[in-house]
Amino acid sequence: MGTMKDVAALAKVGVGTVSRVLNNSGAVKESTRRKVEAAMKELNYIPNAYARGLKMNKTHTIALIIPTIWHPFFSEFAYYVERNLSEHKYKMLLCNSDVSNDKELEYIQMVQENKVDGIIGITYSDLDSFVSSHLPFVTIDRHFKEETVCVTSDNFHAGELAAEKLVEKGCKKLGYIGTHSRFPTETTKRRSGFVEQAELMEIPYAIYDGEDPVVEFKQEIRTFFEENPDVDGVFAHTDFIALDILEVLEEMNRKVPEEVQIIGCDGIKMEAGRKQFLSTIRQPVDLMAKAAVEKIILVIDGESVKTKITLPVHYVEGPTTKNQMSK
Amino acid sequence: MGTMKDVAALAKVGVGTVSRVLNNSGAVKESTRRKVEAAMKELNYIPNAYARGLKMNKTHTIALIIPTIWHPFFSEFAYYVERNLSEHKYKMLLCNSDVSNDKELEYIQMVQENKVDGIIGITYSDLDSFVSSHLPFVTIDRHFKEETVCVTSDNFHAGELAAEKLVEKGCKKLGYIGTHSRFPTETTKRRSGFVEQAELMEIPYAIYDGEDPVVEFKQEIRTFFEENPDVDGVFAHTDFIALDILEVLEEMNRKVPEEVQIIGCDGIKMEAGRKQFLSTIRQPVDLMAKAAVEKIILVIDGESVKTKITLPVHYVEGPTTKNQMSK
DNA sequence: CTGTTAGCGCTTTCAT
DNA sequence: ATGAAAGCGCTAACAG
Repeated sequence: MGTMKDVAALAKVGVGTVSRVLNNSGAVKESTRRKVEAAMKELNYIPNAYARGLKMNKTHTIALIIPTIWHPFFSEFAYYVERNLSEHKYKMLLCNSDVSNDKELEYIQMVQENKVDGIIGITYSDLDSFVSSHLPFVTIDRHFKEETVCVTSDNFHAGELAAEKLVEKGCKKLGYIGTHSRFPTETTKRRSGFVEQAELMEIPYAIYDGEDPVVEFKQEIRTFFEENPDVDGVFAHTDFIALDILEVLEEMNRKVPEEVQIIGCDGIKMEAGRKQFLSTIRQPVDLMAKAAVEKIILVIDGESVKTKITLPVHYVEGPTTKNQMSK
Repeated sequence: MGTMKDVAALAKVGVGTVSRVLNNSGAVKESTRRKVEAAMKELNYIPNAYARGLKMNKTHTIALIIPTIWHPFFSEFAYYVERNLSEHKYKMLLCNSDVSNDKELEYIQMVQENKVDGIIGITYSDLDSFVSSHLPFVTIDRHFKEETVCVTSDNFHAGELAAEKLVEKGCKKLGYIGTHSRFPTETTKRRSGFVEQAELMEIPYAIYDGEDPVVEFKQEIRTFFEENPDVDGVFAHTDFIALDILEVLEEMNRKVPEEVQIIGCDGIKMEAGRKQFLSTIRQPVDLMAKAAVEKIILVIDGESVKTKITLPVHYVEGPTTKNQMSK
């Protein structure tokens, strides 16, 4: 595994020429090109990305910062991000922040040392100051003061859709159960969309919305149902919360979907082919990943980008709502 | 964000000195160290990992090659690998091979260009030739001809344990349902352990073991149960297969665990805190990740390493077996 | 069309 | 204890 100099020597040309054939830049006579290619093959030449990165100040690597890859939503997202990056010949450095501010900052630092070309981040801490640096940055579901580009799904409509479906399926009193971060997030609109739609339809509703981190969350859910025994349709802020609700309801001996119907939000699946195990409002994870990758590359290439991209959500029928509530 | 030269200029020292304080190498007078550190702070200096990597021929990055991150087993594994690497100041490049030979090779190539220090791989294709290269390589569950180090769990015992538990819980006829790769894998021992234990206990058993990729797998499972209607305890080669079995059995209107008990294998969980949704034999994913990271770093540092590490598995009780079959 | 050369930012002798 | 200088492998500007 030699260097460019070895190839040049073997092909009896200068290193500049080798570089030219390697990058298809400048004009090279067909015969020399062939000589060089032969030499490369013979030496099993592999260009050194670090040397190139140093020279070009460009690494063709982006960092993905997420709370934890051990979560089906993030792992699906990471899957599609990697796949899209790979199509653009980019590599992906994976960073788990564990929802710790310190770790997020540490990673941003690390990532600058490593000279990634940009960052795609689902972060929940207060990074505003750091994002101000000129590193290309694309966030998911999260606004910063700066004009960073943000990819999100139509969270408001997710809420509307959930309320609408629940009522369509015969619910008489709705509930919203969720938690939110201290920091401004797109996902808080799930609640407002839900509330707005409920009011539009003049359906009564109850709300539980705790601030993360909530301790004894299951107990909170139980209290919610004890205080609102007539709620027969609930929209959970995430699918995992829906799962928690399911567990509580089972403990309380209340049947789903017969007595209470539940719609989650996110649309997590455990692996590519497997079906949903909840009725849910699904975010278009693949499209979000694609958008995030395309945008980050545009930003890296210095093009200006619309600062907010909102993708559509869809209702997916699963086993936690009543099937076909037809006439 | 200046360079080392800027720091040197500001501190009125040579770049060599800056390098020395940065790396704590060589002796530096306390007063100069302070001057340099002040200059670094003032310029907000961040060392360039690419320049260092080029010089040192060491990048502090490893690549993780897995079939797909969108799978709870791999995402848990990746989570722990990243975490352990991070503790050792290493970064992780994530590569999804999509179980495609071409993509695996492409990644190995890409990863060589990028000069990672080593690879941790869960691969299923025929990479033997490439692994022969001198890149430090640690495999999971997979043998190569070469003396690459392999981290695995006690798959044979997993099979034994499953048979034992099933019988302990009252099963009279056992079944094994699984698939296997064309290539030699540690996981085939799950079947042999199961069979050996069944014979030891003199319990009858039936086997379905298809070669990947199996088309119409659900249909195969259904056929298995039609041909073996008396099987009342089955060991699934993976948790996902157990899930498929569950679906088929539901379609066939056979109750789990009342009529048929199922034990899966792997111990997947959707996220860190969440409980198992199957009775299963769990692999110690965290320990496997830790071992893989420790071993790859040893190999990178040129130390010799035991070529095979086998970690213990455990039975975890879930809802697909009968609870407490006590006297 | 192609060879030569000057760095990219860093580490590491080698003097001093 | 520290400055000067060489060079890691590559690209791009400059001659020819």
